Amino acid sequence: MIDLIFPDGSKRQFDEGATGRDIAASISKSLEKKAVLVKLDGELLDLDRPLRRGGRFEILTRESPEALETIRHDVSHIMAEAVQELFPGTQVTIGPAIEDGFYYDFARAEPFSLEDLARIEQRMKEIVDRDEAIQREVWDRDVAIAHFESIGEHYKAEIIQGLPEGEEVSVYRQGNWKDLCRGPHLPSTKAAGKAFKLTKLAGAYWRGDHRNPQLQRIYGTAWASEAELEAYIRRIEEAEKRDHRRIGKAMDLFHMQEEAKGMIFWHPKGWTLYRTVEAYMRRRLDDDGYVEVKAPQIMDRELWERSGHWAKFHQNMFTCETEEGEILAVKPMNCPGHVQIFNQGIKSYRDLPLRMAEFGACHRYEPSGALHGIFRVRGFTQDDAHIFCREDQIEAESTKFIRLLESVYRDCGLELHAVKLALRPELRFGTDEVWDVAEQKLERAAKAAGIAHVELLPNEGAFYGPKLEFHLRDAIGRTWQCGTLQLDYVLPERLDANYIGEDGEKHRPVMLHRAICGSMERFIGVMIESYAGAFPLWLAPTQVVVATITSDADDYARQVARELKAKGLRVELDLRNEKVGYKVREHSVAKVPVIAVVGRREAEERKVALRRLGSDQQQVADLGQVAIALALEATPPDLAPMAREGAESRPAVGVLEAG
RNA sequence: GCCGGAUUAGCUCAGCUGGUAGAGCAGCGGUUUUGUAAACCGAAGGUCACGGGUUCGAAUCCUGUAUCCGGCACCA
Repeated sequence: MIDLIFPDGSKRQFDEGATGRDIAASISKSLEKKAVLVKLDGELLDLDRPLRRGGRFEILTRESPEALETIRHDVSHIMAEAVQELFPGTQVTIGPAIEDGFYYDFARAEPFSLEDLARIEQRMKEIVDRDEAIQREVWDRDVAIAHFESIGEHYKAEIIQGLPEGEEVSVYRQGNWKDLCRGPHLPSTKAAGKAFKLTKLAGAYWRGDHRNPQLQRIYGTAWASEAELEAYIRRIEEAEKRDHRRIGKAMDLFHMQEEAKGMIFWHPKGWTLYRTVEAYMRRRLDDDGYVEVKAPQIMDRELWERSGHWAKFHQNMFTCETEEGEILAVKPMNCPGHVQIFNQGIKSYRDLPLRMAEFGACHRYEPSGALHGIFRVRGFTQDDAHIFCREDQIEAESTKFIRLLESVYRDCGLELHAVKLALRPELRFGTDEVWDVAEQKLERAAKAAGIAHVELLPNEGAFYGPKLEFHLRDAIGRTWQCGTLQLDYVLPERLDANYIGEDGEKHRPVMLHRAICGSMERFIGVMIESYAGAFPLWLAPTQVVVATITSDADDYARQVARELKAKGLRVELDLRNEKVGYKVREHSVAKVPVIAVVGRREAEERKVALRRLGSDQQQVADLGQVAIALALEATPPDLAPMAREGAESRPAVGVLEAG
C-alpha cells in the first residue's frame, strides 16, 4: 500500500501500482475524465503511470498551470510525428518545451520552407483529431539502441548511448509513431489541443556545438486555449512595436548603414538621450568613490599579447599597421589600459580600493550573425571600471557594486531579470585553487547583496576569472547581459600590477572588472524598449514642445520657451502654420512628454495649457509655476532629493501631476 | 561564421501566373490663423539592394554578392 496526501491535507491509501487515473476515478467520474497528469512530491507523472511510492499527491487537469509545459512538450512530439509523416527520412533529435512554446530539431538534407510549416501545422491538427493514445514503455537500453539504429534514427541512438547507466530508457508511443523521451505526457494527442502555431524556422547545431552538423529547428508556440494563443500573438505584436530599431527610426534617434556595419550614427535626439544617461552614470560613479580616466584607443599588439587577449581574441580585434611595421590594435576592452595607469608611480595599500572608471569606446570585430540592432554592435562604449583592491576588500566592494547597480536599474525603470554566475572555462589562466576561491567569493557577494537566485553557467567565465552577469530583457523577452562583475587574479599578475602593503613589501592587488550598463548602446536600447520611447521627463530628448494655436501667440510662445530653457529644460518651439490638433498629434506620435499649448488666451494671462503624453486632459497654469514644477520633475532621479529640498524653500508650487 | 527569410519613393507598404511601377504619410509650392491625436489644392519624387544570366521583354524566373531580420554558434 502507498499513502497519498491530497492538497486539502487528507490522506488515503491505495494499492501500490495504482495509477493516477485509478485514483481520479475513485474520487469522481468527472475528475477521471478531466485528469491529464499527476504530481507526486512535486514531480509530474503520466496519468497512467503506476505509482510505486506515496507522497504529496495532486491530480492535474489540462487547465492547471503545471500542465502547460506538458502540453507544449506534447505538441512538439505531435509536430515531430507530422514532420515524419510528411517528410519520410527526416530524423528526429530533441524537442523540448520552452518559454511560451516548444521546438524540435530535425535532421534532413532538404531545408524546410515556410510553406512546409503550414502543411505541418495542418497535419498536426489531424493528429490531434486522431486522438492517439500516448503510452509510456520502458525498453532495454541495447534493444532501444538497436531499434533506433535500425530505423535510421542515429541521433536518437546516440542520445540513448549517452544516458547515464541505470537510467530507465522510456519510449513514448502515440499511434504508429514513437519517440525516446523522459516524459511525462498527456494521455492522448487530443488532450494537447489545437491552440498552437508554428512560428520560426532556424538552423541549430547538434548538441549546441558548431563543429557538429547543423539541424533544422522548427519553433512553435502552444497554449491551453485558443484565447490564450490569441492573447499571446497579440502580445508579441504589441511588443514588436517597442523594438528599439523601429522606435530609433521613428524618433530619429540613430541609424546604421552598410559602410559602418555594426556601428551607430547617433542623431541629435539620440545623442541627447545618450549624454543624459552618461551624465547620470558619471554622477553615480563619482558619488560612489570612482575616479574617471581615459586610456588610448589604439595600443601596440605587444600589450595585448602580454594581457592574454591577443591569443584568445585577435581574430575579433581591429588592427592597423604603421609605416614602420608596428601592429597596433584598436582596444576591444579597457582593462590593460587601466592597469598601465595603475602601474604609474608606486601604489600604497592606502590607495586601495582604487576604483578606476572609463566610458571606454571599444571595438570588436563581432561575427556578422551576432550583430543585432544597437544591442550587439562592433563599436560600443562600456561604462567600465576596474577596482584594484586587496583580497579582503573583495566582498565589501562586490556588495557595494551590486547595490549601485540595482539602484541605477531602479532609477532607469529597468527590472533586473536574472543574475548568473559564469564559472571557469576550459581555456583559462590561473590555478584551480584560485578559481575555487574566486567563484565562491562572487557567489557569496551576490548572496550578501540579497540576490535571491543565482543561476550557474559552467564553462562560461572569462579566461582570467569568473563573472557575475546581470541580465535585462528586451521587448519580446530575450535576455541581454548588461551588468557584469568579474573577479580577476590573473591580469594583475600578467601585467605586473603591485602595491606596497603595511608590511612594506610588494603585493599583488586583485582586480574587479565591473560594468552596470555593460555597453551604453545596449543599455539605451533596452531603455528604449522598456519605455517604448515614452521616456520619463528627465530622459526625454525633447522634454517640452511649446506649440502655438495662432501666430498671435508667437511672441509669447518664444518667451515661454525661453523661460523653460532658462530652467534647464530641453524645449522646442512649434510656430508652424498648422492646426493645434495637427501639432498635438505630431508631437504625441514623437513621444514628447509635455506639450505646452499657447494661444491668445494664454498670452494674455501669462499661462500655458499643458498636455501630457498619453492623456487627453489639459492643465492650465501660470508660466512661472509651470517652469519651476517641470524643472523639478525633469531632475534626474539621483539629484531629485536635493532638488526637492531646494524647492521647499521656495514659495509653494503645485506639483503637476502626470496625466 | 552557419541555417532560413527579407530588400520596391525619406517612412510604412501594394504590385496575381514575366508585358516596362502604385498608395498613404512625410517633404516641396500654394490656400487656410486654426483651441488639443491628421485642414484643403497642386506639382514632384524610383538604376524596384547590387552584379551576372534566361527571355522579344525581368521588380517578378535562375545565379552570385551585400546588408538587414529570425534562430544557432560566438560574446574579453
